Amino acid sequence: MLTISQLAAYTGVTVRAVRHYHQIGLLPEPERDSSGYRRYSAGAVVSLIRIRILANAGVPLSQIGQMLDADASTFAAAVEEIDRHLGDEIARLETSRKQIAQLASGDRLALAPEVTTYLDRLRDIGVSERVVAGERDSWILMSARWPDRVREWMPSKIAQLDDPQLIRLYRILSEVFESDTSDDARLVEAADILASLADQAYRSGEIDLGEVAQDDLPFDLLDALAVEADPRVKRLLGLMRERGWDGLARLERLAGPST
Amino acid sequence: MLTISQLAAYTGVTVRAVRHYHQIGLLPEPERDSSGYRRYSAGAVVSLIRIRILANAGVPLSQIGQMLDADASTFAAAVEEIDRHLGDEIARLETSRKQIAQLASGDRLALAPEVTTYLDRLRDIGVSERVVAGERDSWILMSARWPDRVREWMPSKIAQLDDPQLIRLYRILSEVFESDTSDDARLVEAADILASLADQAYRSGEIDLGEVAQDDLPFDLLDALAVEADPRVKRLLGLMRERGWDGLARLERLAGPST
DNA sequence: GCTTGACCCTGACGCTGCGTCAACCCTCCA
DNA sequence: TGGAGGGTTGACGCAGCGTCAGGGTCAAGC
Repeated sequence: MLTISQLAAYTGVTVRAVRHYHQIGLLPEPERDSSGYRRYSAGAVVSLIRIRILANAGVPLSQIGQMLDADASTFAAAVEEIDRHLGDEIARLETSRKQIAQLASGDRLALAPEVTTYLDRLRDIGVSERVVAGERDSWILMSARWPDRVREWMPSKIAQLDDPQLIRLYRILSEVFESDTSDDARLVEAADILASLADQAYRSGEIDLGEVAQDDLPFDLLDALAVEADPRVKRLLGLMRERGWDGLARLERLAGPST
Repeated sequence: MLTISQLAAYTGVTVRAVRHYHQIGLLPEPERDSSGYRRYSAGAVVSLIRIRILANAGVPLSQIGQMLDADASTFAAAVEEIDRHLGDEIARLETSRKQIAQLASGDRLALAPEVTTYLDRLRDIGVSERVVAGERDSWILMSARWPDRVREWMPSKIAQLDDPQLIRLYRILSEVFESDTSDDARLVEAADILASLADQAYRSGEIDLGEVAQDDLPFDLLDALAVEADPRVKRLLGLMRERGWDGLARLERLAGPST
């Protein structure tokens, strides 16, 4: 006959846990000896080990009792269910592992490798750290919204970086936002380039965001984020509106002379 | 500017969770609008996503704040720690998966048929019910501890029952423990046989318990269980110690003249 | 016989990370 | 004008125990 602490030690649980299982009726209360101590038979060890195996697999204690009472086929079905659940959980932890690994390497927070490649390319082109950081934050938001689509978009995004106009745009923006003065002329220049690029994209029908276009929130959010990072973005938005475009992260034609 | 439900929807958490993060100071309270509603900036989205990545990795909320405030190297160390933890957790789930698979197969951790065969053979030989019951309880514990190994061990266990010495031993033990008197001479005889058998096994190098030998607890428990079932076992243990052996369920050479 | 230390007992509260009321206040639209 | 669909602050509930508090018991040593 075992005492509660022997039982606990043998099965690798705490005494408190055993008492808890008694309380919720999962493990039957054993006989007491003359002084009121619980005395366990070897069978209790077996019961407890079975309980722990299921509990370790993530089965709620409230279900374990029913499972152990169930007939073989019901039990087998439940086990299959648990196994699936364990598989999912393992997969979840593995993706989580990748995510935090990215988190560790600074800006690679939750970003697909394609995106980090893109950010690295921006640096190569000479884009300032502040602007790159802004891009990073934007892509974090994009990744949160469309985790899959983002990877599809990147190749063309990267390809666009070969366009001298775009490179020039980014360099101007880097200069502007790196300085503390408000060099309005540069902003105007940037707005002109941006509008020109938008026109080209618009004409070539390059805007095929699909369902994405339905959801304004992320893009509004991106613009707001940019404004927060640097209020001069507000001026840029104004300049774009003068040129017939709304937004920044995603440019939309304003109703105007050229409907 | 976002409302709380927009923020929540965007980051895939519940509104309640966001408010909880405010309560514990993990996410700073944003400005309120004229009607007292919380209004979030885009930066909050990024913060919240980072919080969720860490939380999903199993980091307690109470630590996440410190982590995000920490400098790069401290953060990197913490991430490494988390990664180890995740790896452990994945390994744990994988073993758990194997365990429940075993639980489903076989007779669910009760006694394997090999063991019941063994117990029946004991009865055939003339072993008393009390001793058989003791053996049964022991094997329940063994099965709980090493569900697989037990089935491997049984064939040789059953084969050993052909040994006349062992049969004689079991019969003596049956007699002794069935009677209420303490027939010490019989116990001495039993000890002699047991020591002789142990010597043989020891010399033939039959003791290959492998990793099992590392784990004393089960064997101590088996001995304790036997002593509880009948205090005369204590005397038997003493006699064995005189003969240079420790234990009963598993005999071990004591340090002595014949080291 | 007395102390000491290691157990055992039964409450009962604490902890995490929210879910889920309740009871009330805004705002917008028909 | 009223109803739907937001928002607000409490406050309690849940699992699965950990951790006291405030007792009693048992074996060992002095």
